Amino acid sequence: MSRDEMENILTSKGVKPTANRMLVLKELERSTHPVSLADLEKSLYPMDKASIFRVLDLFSEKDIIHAIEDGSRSLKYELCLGKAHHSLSAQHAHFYCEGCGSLECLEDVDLPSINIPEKYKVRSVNLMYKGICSKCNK
Amino acid sequence: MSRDEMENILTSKGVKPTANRMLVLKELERSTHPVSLADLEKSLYPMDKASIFRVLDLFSEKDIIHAIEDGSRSLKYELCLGKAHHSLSAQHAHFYCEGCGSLECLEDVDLPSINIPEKYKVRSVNLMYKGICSKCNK
DNA sequence: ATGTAATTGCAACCGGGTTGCAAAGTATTT
DNA sequence: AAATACTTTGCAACCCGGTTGCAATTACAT
Repeated sequence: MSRDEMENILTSKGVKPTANRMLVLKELERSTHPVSLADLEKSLYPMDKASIFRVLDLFSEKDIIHAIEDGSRSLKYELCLGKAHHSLSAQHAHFYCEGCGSLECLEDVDLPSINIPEKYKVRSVNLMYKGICSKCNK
Repeated sequence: MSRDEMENILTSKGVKPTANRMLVLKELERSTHPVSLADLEKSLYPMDKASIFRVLDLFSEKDIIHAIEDGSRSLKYELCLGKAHHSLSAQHAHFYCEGCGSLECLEDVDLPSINIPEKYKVRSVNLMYKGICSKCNK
């Protein structure tokens, strides 16, 4: 993704493209798997943890990323680009490996259709499979 | 549930029914919703947090309870009695209210059939809906 | 009874996440 | 360009749920 594209994404979401925000966005775009705050701290060193945290917070609020709880006791963040990620029905499932702690996206698993009682307003769905991944299962 | 029934559950799972364990089990059985460690600390006062923690840890390991991550930054625990809870296909979904922090079980939502790549060993599934519950949505 | 193992409570620790605040940077007005 | 107001950043400190080390107690076996 070009610098211009990144700036466009941010401004179109109402986020001023500061240096830090661009760096975080770039790193999220580079990663093939959802990443944790700690991951970003390493890859974006020497950017401060609090600064990264606030960028992630802002991005979440503006629907640029979404957070995933995989049970590892640290949130993972994932870019949600494209319309697919914005509609609830199209969110994808994740697989968390209890062996190596990796978190993968499962593109093939569809989320079940929702039949929630009246008056419940669903804002997000999270389908998490946990177990042992193919690498660890050898 | 009678005292004898509780003892049977524990011993049948290979857990010695100590006083603390019986108390935790009773409290879990009493609760209609999944409860957190902090919840149990209150309801089981003056039992120590670490003791409760270790009981929960043991119960999890022995498949007497299972933990749910609802995004509230504190795990919730739920008794899994009956075979239904033990087979992956029959685990139920949960709804977490971002308004009041309550966590409810959704009995009606079936978990999607699993078509995970070969060699992946699935040990648990967690389907979490988040949003606003009927009470808060008024 | 005596020795061994399991359980418990206390206190301290850990680590991810979060906040207060002052410094640095950016934009706006004169 | 200088002065002012607003935003963003880094540092340090804090919070809190969870976790562990250890000594005291309790249960079990010899």
